Amino acid sequence: MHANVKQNVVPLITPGLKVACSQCNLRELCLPFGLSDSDMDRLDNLIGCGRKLKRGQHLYRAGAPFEFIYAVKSGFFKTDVLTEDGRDQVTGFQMAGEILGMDGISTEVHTCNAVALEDSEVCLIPFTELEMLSSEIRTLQHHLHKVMSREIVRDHGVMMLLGTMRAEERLAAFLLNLSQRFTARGYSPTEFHLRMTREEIGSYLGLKLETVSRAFSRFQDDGLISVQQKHIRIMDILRIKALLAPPDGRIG
Amino acid sequence: MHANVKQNVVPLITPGLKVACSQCNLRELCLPFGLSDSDMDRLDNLIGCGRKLKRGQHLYRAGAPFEFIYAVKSGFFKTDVLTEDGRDQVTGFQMAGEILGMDGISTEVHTCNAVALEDSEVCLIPFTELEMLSSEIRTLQHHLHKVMSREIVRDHGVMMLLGTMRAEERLAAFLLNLSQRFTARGYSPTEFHLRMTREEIGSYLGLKLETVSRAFSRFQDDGLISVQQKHIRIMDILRIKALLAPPDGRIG
DNA sequence: AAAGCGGGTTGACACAGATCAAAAGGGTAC
DNA sequence: GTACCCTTTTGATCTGTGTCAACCCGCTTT
Repeated sequence: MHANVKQNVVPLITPGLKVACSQCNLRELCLPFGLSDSDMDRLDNLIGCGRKLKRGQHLYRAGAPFEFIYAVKSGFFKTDVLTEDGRDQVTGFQMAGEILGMDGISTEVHTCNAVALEDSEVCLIPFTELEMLSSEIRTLQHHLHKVMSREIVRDHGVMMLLGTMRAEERLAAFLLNLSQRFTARGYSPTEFHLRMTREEIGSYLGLKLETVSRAFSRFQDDGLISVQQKHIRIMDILRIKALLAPPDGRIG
Repeated sequence: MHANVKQNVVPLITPGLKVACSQCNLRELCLPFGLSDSDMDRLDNLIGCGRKLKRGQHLYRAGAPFEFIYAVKSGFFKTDVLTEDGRDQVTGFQMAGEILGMDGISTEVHTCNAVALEDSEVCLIPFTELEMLSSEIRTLQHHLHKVMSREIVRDHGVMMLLGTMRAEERLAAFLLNLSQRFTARGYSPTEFHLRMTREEIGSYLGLKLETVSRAFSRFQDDGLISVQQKHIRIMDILRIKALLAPPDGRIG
């Protein structure tokens, strides 16, 4: 399926946290298809050491100078923005294979915080060097643009959610999104652990934690899901999807 | 101030809508600083014809194949996303010097609509060729990344607005944002015409048009602004800014 | 100039979600 | 193993915004 899968490669994992993209089982998520072996080697040289984070640890903070973007190797993150006046908005949750830190490119300073929600590991990608390499490898350059554009499109989806949906619709969309992303990573589409608190879900969805909790309870009462604290089992995904279509067949 | 201002240049405006970046009075908004004359020439060759749009005309539609990004030369646009189930969310308003269309990079297909809210003109920037050129011109490449990153950061700001602010706070933030952008373009910070309807403002801010209208009226009653239909005059910008700081000095 | 219409304003009322409060559950640290 | 604290749940009440409706204003069209 992937033309660039190497067959007999000597494992390159160094004693530290050095990782090789060519050996990474997430490369299908992070990297463009069709990189030649030599291009892959150049990329391997670019990616510095990985970094491990304990739960609760910050990967970067708002205000910190921008140097790297990060690929999540394992674990789970949230990003949030907070303003001088005390507002706090979770802007996203990131899991394996997803890219963090692109907010820092525009001003050379990070504008949000990235926090590990469980013990996690990331690849450090020095951005200036990535730019240099991507100017030589067309597919890499285009892939970077796609990743950034995908983030913009994702943000539009969140705006749609925050701007037009009611509480239960938001939670339904959230669960479906998680389910889909877990599925893409080979996990169960119907059963998973939430890594974030009700408050963090609420912040992301523009709701208070009590509202999130009540919506979970209602979903459970209606037989859509089974909830036990952070453990979720989706019982009737079709009816959850149906929640997203408004009751009246609204005119286009 | 700008080292790359050319002195004795033959105007290159061709009979059609051909425009030259080097001659454009918006280049400080669109382009990186410090492009050499020769690089500027290459960029001029890249930018194809401009395109004029009448009020109400679509620049592109969701589902249309992605080929260009667009720089607004004059006029005013909105972008909106609409879903199968009839939801409609305005994701942004764009004015001169701002870039449209980056949503299409990730899938090669546009995911939102861009509509001119007044007679407008854009530059067509063929994206594949822009990528080729940017791989040769470092500052251009980095500038593109900055523009995309800025869009991501802007989107985070909208999420914050939609997720944490109340109606009058949203409208205050909206007015301040417009004021700032008009100022940056040499227009009055305190007096401007809204190009969009109350319904479009409402969609952007996650409010119903009646709520927007009421908030305008309340601002006027309180002496913050003067509103006459689409004409806005900001009377007390400090108190408008103060609206964004929540009443209680919340703990960080 | 008149007519028609989309856009805007305002009022009355309804309701979803916020707020306040209390108690229980589970995980973590010691 | 035990104690504590954070997280979650659930209830009661409040309120900001949505909804529905009527009317007005100012364009645009003819």
